[in-house]
Amino acid sequence: MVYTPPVVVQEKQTDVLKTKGERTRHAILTTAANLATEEGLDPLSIGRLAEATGMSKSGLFAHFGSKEELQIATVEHAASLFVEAVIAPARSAPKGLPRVWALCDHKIGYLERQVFPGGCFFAATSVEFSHRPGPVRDRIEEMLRSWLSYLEHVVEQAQEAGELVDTLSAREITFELDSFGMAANWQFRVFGDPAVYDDARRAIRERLESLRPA
Amino acid sequence: MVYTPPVVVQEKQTDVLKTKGERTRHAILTTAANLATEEGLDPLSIGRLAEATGMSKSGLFAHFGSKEELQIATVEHAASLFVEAVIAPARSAPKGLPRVWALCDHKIGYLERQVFPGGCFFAATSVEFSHRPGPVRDRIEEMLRSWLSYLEHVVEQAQEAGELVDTLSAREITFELDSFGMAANWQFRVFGDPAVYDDARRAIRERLESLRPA
DNA sequence: ACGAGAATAGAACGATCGTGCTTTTCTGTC
DNA sequence: GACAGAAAAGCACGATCGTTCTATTCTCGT
Repeated sequence: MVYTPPVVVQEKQTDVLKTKGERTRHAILTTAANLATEEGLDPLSIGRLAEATGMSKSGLFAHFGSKEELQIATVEHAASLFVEAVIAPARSAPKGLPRVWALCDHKIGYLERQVFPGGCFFAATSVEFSHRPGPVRDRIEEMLRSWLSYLEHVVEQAQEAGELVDTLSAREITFELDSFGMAANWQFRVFGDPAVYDDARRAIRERLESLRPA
Repeated sequence: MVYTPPVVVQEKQTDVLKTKGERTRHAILTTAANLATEEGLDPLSIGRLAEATGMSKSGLFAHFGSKEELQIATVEHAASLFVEAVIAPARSAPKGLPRVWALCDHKIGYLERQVFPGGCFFAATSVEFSHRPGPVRDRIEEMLRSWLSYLEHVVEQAQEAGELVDTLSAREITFELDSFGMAANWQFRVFGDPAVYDDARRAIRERLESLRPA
């Protein structure tokens, strides 16, 4: 997989949301992203979202023009939250193995402290939209591809630094590492036991340990 | 996790579906389970399902009495297909490590040959229903718990036979093994590359190898 | 082959969906 | 503080949802 640097759709910071319109839009998208992880992005109706934000259907609708535009905006809003919670903090870790661990650890942390109440936004919505072609699916898929290719890129750097063996491809290592986060997200969602986050962290740590050259 | 033997809701075989009603019902449920993995179990409307089966809305509806009953029946139908595809064949493998591998391998095979067109029925629907209490969610959750606890039980047997180390709990090993299948299912769904099934098989095989006592 | 009962279809219901149009209320600038 | 434009609300639309009731067609044991 070719590495392309994650495209951060930079959301305006809360304090630079000048106009009332921008502020309400921001609030709507936050509510939408939260509800989407629990109830689904598509079943989330305009009426339901209006009720949750205390607005009228048409008042809310006017901010987006169509449901699809709302969904796209929600995905991009969620993407910026993901980058802020996982990618950005890991960037400050030293290149190589520490950054690999930082990425994985922050990903688990992002799940654990429920940045979204229903777990990972993209795990939830990607399943929903995987069989529904269109711009919404494309943005979700692009974000996930970006995440995985960045993780793979960082793994590759660790291999080049001699901190991870290269008997396995970066792709294979990435698959394994991400699996544990995915599974933890899913199991917590279904069974509600936070112990899976410890399982995931331990599995990742041990796997990285076993992949270090002798 | 306490082991309880998987409750196989034994569906009647195709050839013992005597009456026309039973045959139609069976066909409806097969279509419903297939569509549910692609489009979702809840967004799958009666009208859509009627169209897909070539029946009238009311004619189809009469078989179930409510949408929830239809969903429950669909889940149970899918459960019997899962048991038939994964659990049953693994039972003929020798107890211990071979059976652990057989279970995991058949699970991947079940995904690979698309017993359901949208991948694992329970992975798909559990995400959808995890935040929606009711009998549908309960059946899905019970089936998943049954699967995981059976896998854990088999892992435990392998440990007792000295074929797997017991420095890790059966629960932790089960978490790792199942993660790879989960992740492969999800990645194939999103990216469509069947290579992930090889990734999953390799990861499982290597992990089992590394867990064998010296 | 006929008749009873199962199986399916037809038509209609209230509710909710996304969306457009019109009107009212609010914001920020001078 | 008035005024222009943005923001929000009100209302109505056609479509589709799950569901009910009634009518028709089919199945199968006699």
